[in-house]
Amino acid sequence: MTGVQNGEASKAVADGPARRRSATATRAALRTAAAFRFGKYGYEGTSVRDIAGDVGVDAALVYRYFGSKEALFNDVTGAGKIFEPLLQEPVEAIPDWLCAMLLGAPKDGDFTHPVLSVLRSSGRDEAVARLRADFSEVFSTRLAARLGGPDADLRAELLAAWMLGTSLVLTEIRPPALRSAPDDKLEKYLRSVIETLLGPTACDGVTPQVGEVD
Amino acid sequence: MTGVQNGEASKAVADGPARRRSATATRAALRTAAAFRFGKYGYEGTSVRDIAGDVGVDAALVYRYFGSKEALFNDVTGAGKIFEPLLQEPVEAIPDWLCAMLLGAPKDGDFTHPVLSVLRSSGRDEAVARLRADFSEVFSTRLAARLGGPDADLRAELLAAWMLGTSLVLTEIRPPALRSAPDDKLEKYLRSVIETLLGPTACDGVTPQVGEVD
DNA sequence: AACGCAAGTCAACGATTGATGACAACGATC
DNA sequence: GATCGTTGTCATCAATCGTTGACTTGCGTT
Repeated sequence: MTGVQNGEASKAVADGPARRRSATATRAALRTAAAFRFGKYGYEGTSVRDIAGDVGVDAALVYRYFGSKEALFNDVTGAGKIFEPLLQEPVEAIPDWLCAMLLGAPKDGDFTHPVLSVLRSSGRDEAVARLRADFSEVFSTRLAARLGGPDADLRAELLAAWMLGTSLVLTEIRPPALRSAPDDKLEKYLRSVIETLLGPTACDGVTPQVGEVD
Repeated sequence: MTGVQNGEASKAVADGPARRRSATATRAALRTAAAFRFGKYGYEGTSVRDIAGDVGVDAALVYRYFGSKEALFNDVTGAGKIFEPLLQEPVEAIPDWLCAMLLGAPKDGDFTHPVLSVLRSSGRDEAVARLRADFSEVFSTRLAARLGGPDADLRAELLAAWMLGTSLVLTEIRPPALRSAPDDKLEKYLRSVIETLLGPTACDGVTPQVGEVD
């Protein structure tokens, strides 16, 4: 929108040059481009013309297909609960899943954390409210129920907060030590925190001790 | 900017009705209002007229006093390193300081986490770069040096990530269990994580065990 | 080949944005 | 009380925003 950020179309369009005259393909391409733009520049920082330009299409199509800029934003940020995949795992596998997700986080600058996408686009009260609702339902209720033990809801929320912060720092800040640390060493530290928050029952055996890594 | 958010002037102007004809007072009021707006709505979500309107002054004054909207933003987000206060504490007091800071986080919606203020205003590459630099200098370098032990830089960054995530969830998401938990119970959980990341040497005595709180 | 609908373009609208420079009101100094 | 620099206002600019409706182009059907 400011004219400085260009050449992102290659990232967003994601398919070959011959996609013309296909409504579903254009819709999908618009959604992809919108997710990328909204995530990177926020709601106010993204113009409808930017999104359409990424796809190589006129801005008016956004209104034909989605109705309004806000509807497109809600469509993109609301598609599928953000935190949902965590709950597909059996309880014992949650630490493994968390580690895999955090270690697998893209370390280049082109990725934007989906939670940050919403948080970044403030003023969008509906999206923030939905984020809050998602968070509470997934962590405070469902994950807590599966965790069990005392203060399960509190522990679940604290675990979520830790995960969110770690993920955010890994993908957005990318500080030197975290970026250069080998996966196995980093994983030991991650697991020690997970175990602390989840309680010993959720971990699968040994208790890694901070300070005796490597 | 959208015209929906009004009546925030009382929060930002912060001084009595008789402040006219004082350049320094007006400058300060503009800065306060700008910090509030930028924090809550992001850079693109805030207009110069919004800020000036909060102070009850014409938008042209922003340009007289700060030169441009971007200069005002940099002035506001760059004043004082965001993470600096942490380093003023002696090493042994860091857990106490962290707990106090997290427990003292405002739980109403009018506060915006300063880190989120910057993250929310993306596209402002200079501000994001400064955030990154601040983070690395404070945590990866200076805090790590004071922590000592193996992987001090890594542990410092992980601690910072945890702190950021917890602070963010406390102030922005405000999930039910975290909001209603009594301070002393919450503190026990916080300390157990801090101890895990900082190592036993940094904690002052007993080892609180998750699961036997209350 | 002609038709008709769907996909995409185009030009334009009113509003708002960041920014500028000329102008008016205030308050101290002489 | 006239002077003068400071403080604040006003009108306005060009650009860009979201959005709309009329238009053109392509493609499958008959």
